[in-house]
Amino acid sequence: MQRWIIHVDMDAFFAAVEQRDDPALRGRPVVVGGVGPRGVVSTASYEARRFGVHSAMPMSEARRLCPHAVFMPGDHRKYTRVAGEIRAILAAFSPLVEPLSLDEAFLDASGMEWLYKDPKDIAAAIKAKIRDELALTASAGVAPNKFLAKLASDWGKPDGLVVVRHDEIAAFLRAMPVSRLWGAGEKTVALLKGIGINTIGQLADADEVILRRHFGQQAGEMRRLARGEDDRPVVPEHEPKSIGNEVTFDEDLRSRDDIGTCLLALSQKVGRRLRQAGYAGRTVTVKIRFGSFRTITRSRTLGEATLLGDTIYETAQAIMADIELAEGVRLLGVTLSNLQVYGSQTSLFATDDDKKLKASVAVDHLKDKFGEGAITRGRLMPKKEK
DNA sequence: TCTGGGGTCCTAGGACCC
DNA sequence: TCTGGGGTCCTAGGACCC
Repeated sequence: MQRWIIHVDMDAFFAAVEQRDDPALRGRPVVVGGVGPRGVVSTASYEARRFGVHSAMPMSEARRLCPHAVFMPGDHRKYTRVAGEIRAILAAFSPLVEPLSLDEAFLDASGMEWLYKDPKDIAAAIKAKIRDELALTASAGVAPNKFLAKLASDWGKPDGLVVVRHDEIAAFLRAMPVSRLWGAGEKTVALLKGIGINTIGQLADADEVILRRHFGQQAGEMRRLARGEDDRPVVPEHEPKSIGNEVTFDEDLRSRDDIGTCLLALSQKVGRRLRQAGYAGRTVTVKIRFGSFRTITRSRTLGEATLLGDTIYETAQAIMADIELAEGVRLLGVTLSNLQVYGSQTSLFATDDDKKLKASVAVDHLKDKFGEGAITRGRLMPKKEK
């Protein structure tokens, strides 16, 4: 059976939601991202992109390029809610929907000929429904596999609908820059350019031995993609492998006391997210980025899984105690991995931890009800000026 | 232009067991 | 005293994606 994959990708998602909800922003350049001194752009509206503003660019540069834009931190909760509404729309078209992020998803539309004579009609119907019900535009790509569908959705942006049929694959790929290849980032692209490979067509025709010499095992996979071959299935459900939080400070931290306070806040946040998601984890990883941007991770695996902020914090502090602080700390992160599903009926804890868990859950409920600020530790209260 | 925060996957070395 | 190979788990770093 012929496989048909649709990739749906929202246009300038965060900025588009803001413009939809505030008419004063429509037609104006809008930049959503970190508004602090070290922020970066997360989404730029198309009006802002015309000035060269794009995702991952430092906010300071965005301000320089487009000073009259509206800069805002954005509202992640709102975007998550809208993403849920988009998913509900997609789910009505196929049971096989794989979200890639808040604003894009793959959909397997194979074998739906009895409903739609052409897969292009399904993509058009999805776009229309998103426009009519949510007042947002999406771009869609339709192709025999994920890689091509993703390239296709990008090709028509914004508000595009591009179909790549079997006999069009080679022509579609040939002239594309190799940077469009899934998994080829800055380093890989530089390496490829170094051996004279600039387009996907050139990669498809490249010498096997030379490719293998530079990319080892990956060479085969790269080449298959370059030829438009990709048999990865659309997988609706993924178990998470890790849950973590990290934060970059406006100014580098220097005291171990401040670092400890921050680790406590991060640990509690991670614990709460674990409980919400129903997971416990065994490996605690602390990530530190120093002022020089040198970044290290140190991890410790516990004998049994935990979902308690206190346990995560104690472990993080023990890890921290072994780290030398020769320079200021720019970023701190705490991540739990080695996850396992935690059903509330399965008590994998000693009774003492069980009590702590009950207390944590009680606090969770209060926060659910009254907001995140309702209850917090004395240590985490904002410092009062004297 | 000084570089976010959420992740996934891969590699490579070492410990440890049989 | 010197030397095996396979398997698994853990740790650290890095590339990459949105």
